[in-house]
Amino acid sequence: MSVERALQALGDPTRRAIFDRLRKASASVGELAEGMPVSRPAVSQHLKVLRTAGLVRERREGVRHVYQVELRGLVELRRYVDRLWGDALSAFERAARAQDRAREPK
Amino acid sequence: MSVERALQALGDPTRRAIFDRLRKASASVGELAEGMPVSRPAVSQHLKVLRTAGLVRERREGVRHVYQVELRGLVELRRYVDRLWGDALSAFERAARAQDRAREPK
DNA sequence: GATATTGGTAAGTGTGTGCTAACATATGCC
DNA sequence: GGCATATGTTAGCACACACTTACCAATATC
Repeated sequence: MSVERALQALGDPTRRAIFDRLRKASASVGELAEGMPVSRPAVSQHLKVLRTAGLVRERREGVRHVYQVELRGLVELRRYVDRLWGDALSAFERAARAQDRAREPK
Repeated sequence: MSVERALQALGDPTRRAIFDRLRKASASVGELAEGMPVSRPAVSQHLKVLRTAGLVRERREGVRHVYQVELRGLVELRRYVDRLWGDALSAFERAARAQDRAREPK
């Protein structure tokens, strides 16, 4: 259910840029905003989306809001993609075997 | 670059439903459309998005267009998420070690 | 307490997008 | 050829959403 949020969150290019920047090092909103092509409020809104997706955490240092990557959302995302991957692989194996059987009927 | 498409494609609930249905078994457009809350053209449009994201393939059986899961998009998606995961883990290890050093200064 | 710094929030706007209905296209069968 | 079946495509519409500007809230510093 939260995978939905994570996928949608990372689907936006700006949000992915913010997230990728946070993967390198945690940063405040202002630090994130400079170097970005969008305004500070826009960054703030994106951070909110990333936060509700469980991809990012906030801690306060005085008046600054420092954001960092959060594992929780990543866990679900990884679990979902791994399941997709495993299922797809086994499905293809089944298909390959079926085709082999078709080629050598007996 | 195509990861962007895959993430955005799977971010939509309807498209995820279609994709999850295709993971169980390949199906034609009409088969996918019944049981879905949206019209057949809508399904067709979603399939186009999934196709350009490399998540789905089409083969024709007479007049029917049968869709099935495609590995290509899944490979990129998995690679991206794995990288996120690995980087996040090592970052947290570094942070933990740094905190340990801070606790025992010498 | 006044002022400055840092961020979140609200209102408004333009573009993207998911949907439907109507039409166009392609294959199969008579 | 003509009709039926199955699907893609187009036009139009409503809504979501990313963005900016203006404003509000909280903490730090004097």
